[in-house]
Amino acid sequence: MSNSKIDDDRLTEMFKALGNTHRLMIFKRLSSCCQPGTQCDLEQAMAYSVGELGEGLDIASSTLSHHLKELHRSGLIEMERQGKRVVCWIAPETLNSLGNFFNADIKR
Amino acid sequence: MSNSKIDDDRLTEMFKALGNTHRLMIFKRLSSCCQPGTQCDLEQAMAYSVGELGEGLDIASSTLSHHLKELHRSGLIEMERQGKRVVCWIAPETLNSLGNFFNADIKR
DNA sequence: TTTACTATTCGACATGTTTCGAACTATAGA
DNA sequence: TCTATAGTTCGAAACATGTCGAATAGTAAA
Repeated sequence: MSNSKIDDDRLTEMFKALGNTHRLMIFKRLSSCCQPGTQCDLEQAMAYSVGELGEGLDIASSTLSHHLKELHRSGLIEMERQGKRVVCWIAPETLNSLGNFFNADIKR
Repeated sequence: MSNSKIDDDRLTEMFKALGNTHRLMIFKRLSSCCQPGTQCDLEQAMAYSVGELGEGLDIASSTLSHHLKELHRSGLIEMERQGKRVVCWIAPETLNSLGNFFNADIKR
């Protein structure tokens, strides 16, 4: 019904990705632009570089890289090189899809 | 702000709990009563016994028990002995809290 | 081309997770 | 009290994850 339904395997991977303190912090930081009730432009406004996302996390850059790869593999974030940096942003449909899971998709 | 805000550690544990195929199946089964837009009586209507939750999952009962313990530890489900059986149900605030996370709580 | 900056890959290690079967506990009923 | 049913706990094995430092790769600027 919902056009943002995700299959169970994908969903499991997303939850697994969010089920780690460091990755959850990263995800929250990337989502922090969106004001309740507004439709923010995720793709443009909230691109953080890998380095920025690591600030305050106190982990090695190789570990950070690993976590970002996991978030990307699960479909939660997008990544793109821009010059010297690699920038990351929330995969646009993600917030809605996951919100729907707890509000509607899960129900029959 | 929200009265159903969950702290990050709790949230991480919940996502970790849902980041496993078997536990996600169990969680979905327990949530399956709720029709979109309605307020179902989770505490009463949707108590499944441990045995019922294991049907079709093809895992040992000890493994099932372990998964239910994880779901309970994370705060996603409640459990109670009723005679010979132990029944499980979704922790009432859970669906809303998690739905809010993706819709509002995450934003600043 | 050399250097500096930014990020990823690799290999290794320690720690966690998933799973099972066997042994155990709790309850209800014959 | 004995038996059957329903779950849990325990210990062990196999596998997965998180972490680091060292080595590597891509880009920009001197």
